[in-house]
This record gives sequence, C-alpha cells and structure tokens, in this order.
Amino acid sequence: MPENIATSEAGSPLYLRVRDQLAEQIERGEVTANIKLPSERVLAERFETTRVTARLALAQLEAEGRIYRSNRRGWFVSPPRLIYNPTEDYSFSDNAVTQGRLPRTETLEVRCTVASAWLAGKTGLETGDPVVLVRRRRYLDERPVLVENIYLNSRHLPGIKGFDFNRSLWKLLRDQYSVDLVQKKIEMFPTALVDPQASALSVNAGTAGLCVNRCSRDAAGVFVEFDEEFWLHDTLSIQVNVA
Amino acid sequence: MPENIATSEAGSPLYLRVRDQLAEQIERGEVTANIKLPSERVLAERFETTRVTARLALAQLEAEGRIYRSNRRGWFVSPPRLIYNPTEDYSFSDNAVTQGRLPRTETLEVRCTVASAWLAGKTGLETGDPVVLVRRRRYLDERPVLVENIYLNSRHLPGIKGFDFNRSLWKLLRDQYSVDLVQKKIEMFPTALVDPQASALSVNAGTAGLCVNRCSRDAAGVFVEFDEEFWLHDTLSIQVNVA
DNA sequence: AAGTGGTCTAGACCACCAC
DNA sequence: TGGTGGTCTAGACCACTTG
Repeated sequence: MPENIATSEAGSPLYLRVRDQLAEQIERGEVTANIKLPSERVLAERFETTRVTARLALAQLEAEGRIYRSNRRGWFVSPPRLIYNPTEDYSFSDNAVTQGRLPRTETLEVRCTVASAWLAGKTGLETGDPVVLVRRRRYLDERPVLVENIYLNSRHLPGIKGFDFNRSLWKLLRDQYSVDLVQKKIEMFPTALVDPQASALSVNAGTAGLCVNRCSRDAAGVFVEFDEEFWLHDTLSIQVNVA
Repeated sequence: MPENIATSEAGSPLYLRVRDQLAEQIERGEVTANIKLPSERVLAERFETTRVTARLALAQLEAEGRIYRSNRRGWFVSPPRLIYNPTEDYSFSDNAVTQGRLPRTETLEVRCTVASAWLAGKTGLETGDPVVLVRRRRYLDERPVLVENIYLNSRHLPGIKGFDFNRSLWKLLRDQYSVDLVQKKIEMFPTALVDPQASALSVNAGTAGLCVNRCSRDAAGVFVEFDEEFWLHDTLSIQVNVA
C-alpha cells in the first residue's frame, strides 16, 4: 500500500518528503540500528515514484549520518556515533567497549620506508629519513569505520617493526619504549573518501568522511609518530576539553 | 570538441573518469578559485554523456571539497580551507585576514529566550533559565560559510543584549565584562546541513557540513556561552595543539 | 528572454551478494 | 539464480538568476 506522500501537499520536493517519512520511521524505532531498509525498488513503488527519486531521499539520510550502505547488500540504520577525543592518549578498543560497542583492529601492512616530502613537512623529519609505516583497519560491531596510516620514527623506536599492532599503539610505546606522547598537533577536515581508502572500507568513492591527522612528540619534543586517520563521517563525534 | 573520455579504457565508471579530468583541469589551474565551471549541459556534451552522469562527477568533486555550487548560478572552484582553532579565544575576522581572506559578519537576530532541555543538558543551566540567543552568519570573500547560534548566560552578563555582535564576541566579553573563557568543551561532527541552516547559507538541504559546538566557562567554572556553529564542509580545516 | 541548476520520469544493463 | 545496489540513457518541466 503506497504511503500518503505522492498525494500530499507539494510544499517541498518529493525526495525530501520521502526523506522525512523514512526519518520518522527510523525515529519511531520501526527500523533500528543496523536494520536493513526496504530495497530501493520497493521504496520507489511504495512512494509511487522512481528509483532515482528514492535514491535522492536515501542519499539525504546518508549525508545526515542516519543510514549507511553496505556493499550491494542494502541500506542500514546507523548506530550512535563513537565519541572520540583525539587529544588524549587513546585506546580505540577501551573507548569502544566503554560505549557498549564491539571493536576490532586489523593490521593491513607493516613496512619500512622513507619520509616523503609531504610527511617531512608535517613532522619535521628530513625527506628520506627512515620510518615504519603501519596500515590498520578498525571495526565497530563488524562494520569497518576507519583506516589509518601510521608513520613511526624508526630511529627513535628501534625494533618497532617487530611488535603486534593489533593492540593500542599508545600502550605499546609506553610499555616497550617508556615514551609518553605529550605534544600533539591535530588537524581535522571533512572530505570525501576516495581510493585507496574507499576500497579499504568497502564503500563507494565519494562517500563522506573525516580525515584526522595527528603528529605526536615526546616530552623532549622529538617526533615519535604521525597518524593519518580516515573515518566514515557518520561513525564518530569528536570531543575535546580545554582546561 | 569532446574530451577523449568516452572512448578511453573503461577501467572505472564514466562519472569517475569525468571527475578525474575535471580535477586535473582544476589542478593545472585552467580553472582557479571562485572561477565558474562550464554548465552541466555543456559538460555533458563535452564528455559525450548525459546531465545525470555529469552531475554525478560534479557531486564527487563537491564531496571532496574541490568545488561548490552557488544557488542556480553554477559550479565554482573552492578556495583553500580556512584554518580554525576552536580551542583558542578566537576572532573570526583576524583569523581570516591573517590568511588573506575577506571576512564579513551579519547578525541575523538577537533575542531573549529561555534554556531548552537540550541546552540545559549541554551547559548545566536549568531548563527555563534566561539566555540571550544571537544568530550570526559569516562570510569569506562574500561566500556565506557558516551560521551560528550563540546562547549567552544573561544572568552572568547583564545588558549583553544591547551590544553590537558583528564584532568578535570574545573581545566583547573581555572588554565589557572582563570575562576570560578558560574552560571549553568542544564537540564536532560531520553531518548534512538541513533547514533552517541550509536556507540561511543558500545551499540545498543535504549539503555536507561540519557542526561545531563549544561550551565556554569563566575561570570560576560559571557557564558563559554556548556556541553552535554550522560550517560548509569544504570551507575549514580544524587545527588543535596539545602541549 | 535566455540560461542555469533542481527535480523527476521510465526505462536499461551490469556487478556483486546471498541463497 | 534472483535480488540488490551501481551506473547510465534521453528526455521533460520548473524555479530562479542574470543580462
């Protein structure tokens, strides 16, 4: 049975009225976190319109962070955002568990390489200085939510390449090297995810994301690590306190 | 003369190849900041495709923050992002000028009201406590880039309603009330802009944005102001230092 | 008045995923 | 194998902006 939309007052475009109806159903809890929405074809029929218009409505809800898509499996309701304070020493896993989520970390790659001009500019290293690159992917409730490139100062952290990176990096540095990260420079901006990050997260190129870069030094001001994080835009809320 | 795209290897979807060609032209400087792109119909013809596909390519570049649209006037190349540190006492104007931009502030509304339950939860006020609401819109080079709702503790700031809000709020508090904002709690998350913020910025509902909330207190911990900012996503880069 | 983006129709074929 | 989203065509009319 079609919804009473196509026949309603046309005060706003059809795709926004479809959006509002879907949003209402989500808020009423008729569909809840991680539940699949009806298919685009079914929605188009239900609202007596075409797939193009149904997709416009879905794109709106996706942009607002209310729903997300998974591969070609369909559209799902987004769970609450993870609260994340990038200024603090940080265990992704502890933080997720505290918020009632199931975290998982995959180490995609560990490789010795040298600093690019871009990295040198960000860190104060010289171009060509040795660094260890660690690429990780992190999940919440089995949904991949971020990929990151970590560049470690290998001169300052001998033997770092041999450790297990599926655990908290901050704890590793503290326990194995007695390094405290006390100086941080953090940069954040919203942007679309493109390859290779989009592929790594199994989303389409152009999916909205948040890029978080963090440059950390020890108490003496020596560069320790640079972290480049690519988050799906609907999965996090940044919180920072200044005292 | 059509670009050599439709005939090129179809390793990726057409709209991504169109995106790449346009991105290249932007990077080569053939079109630069605030320059208008060819119309969607011209692009469709040039790349031997339809408007729908051309719009997909443009939407990609918009999501990446490379271009933006202005009403029904066309698509324009985005200028560099404004670097913004929300943890510091902050003059929008000074910051913009330092970065070579032309700032402007409009006060849309100044109104006495009372704290909602939502605001009470964010600030520690009681629901119903008196506050002054200031709504402002801010421009960079005559492009509106953010709207904000400022809630001021009117008990703590007698007579605040009478001042000029087109200048820096922080300077106003310092000069007129000798208040230093030393405790701040900041929250940021990417989301789509919807009405009324979208209308206030003359963009379509669903345009990508960044919401920045800031709760500031004085040295004694008394609530002074809560600021709710809605930025266009391609206009800013957040930078924070932790020492 | 002409041109622009905004919205919408009614289809089509493809790649991938689950059954 | 059938259903899903992903991509794409070839048009249409409308609202608004600009000359």
